[in-house]
Amino acid sequence: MERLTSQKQVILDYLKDVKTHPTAEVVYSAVQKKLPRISQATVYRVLNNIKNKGNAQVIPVEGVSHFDGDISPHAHFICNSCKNVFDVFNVCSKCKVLDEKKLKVGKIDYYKIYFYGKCNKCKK
Amino acid sequence: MERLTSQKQVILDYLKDVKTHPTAEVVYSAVQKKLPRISQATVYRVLNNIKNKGNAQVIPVEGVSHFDGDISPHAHFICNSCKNVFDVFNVCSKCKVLDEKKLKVGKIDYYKIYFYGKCNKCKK
DNA sequence: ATTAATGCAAAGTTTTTGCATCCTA
DNA sequence: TAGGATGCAAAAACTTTGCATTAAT
Repeated sequence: MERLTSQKQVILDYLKDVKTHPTAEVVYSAVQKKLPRISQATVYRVLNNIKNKGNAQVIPVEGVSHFDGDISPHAHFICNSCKNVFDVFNVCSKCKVLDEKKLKVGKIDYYKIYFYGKCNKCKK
Repeated sequence: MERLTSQKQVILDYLKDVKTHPTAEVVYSAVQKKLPRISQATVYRVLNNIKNKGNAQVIPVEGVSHFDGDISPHAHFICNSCKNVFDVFNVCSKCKVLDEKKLKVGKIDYYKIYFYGKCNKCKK
């Protein structure tokens, strides 16, 4: 049976609180403040564990995985300048096309929408 | 000024013809039949070159880049079993929400829609 | 006391890069 | 014939894995 460790607890707490969409590297740095002896391997393992249980989603940005502890239906905006990821709510619900569960090629379980552009900070 | 080489020509031809969404590795294997001395580095460089000029798009699937020489507006279906990528047309045009050019977080240049599930072949 | 989970280091994957050479324009 | 592109190998970047040890139940 799966065990609850301090590492899991701290990473999960961090993921649920943070408003950004940190990479494993960023999670590692952040969590290290509370658990100085944690290893990167554990961060990767725990992150994968959380994701596989469906408690987090991954946003791939140029080959790097960004994690989002919010699994409610929402889209993401990725800034092509700073590469930061932002949440975009109220898009999925407005688009009925996305409710189609079947396509010619197969059965849809879920979908993801990514917007790309320049964020407000980078526009200045 | 950019030069047109046989490597670029062959890779571009392959990308435009192929109906799948090959990885760099797959492109390399395919193109090798016509250019036995081509290197993986060249394949990566040419693929990035094509992408950067806007003549191809990348579909990231579990950390691996899949390339699509078709840049017309369409979505993709990714099979969680075989990891193959399929084209999905007639989705983007039906959803006006996606036509919004501005969000609170920034200005949208383009967007991508990915459907995930099981393809027909894997369902059997 | 079991055995799941961790830390560490090594290895795996995918992609990029430095540099001598080649070949397009 | 100048310099952009290639091939090769090495390196970089990210992630996973083997194994001895630690610690949750």
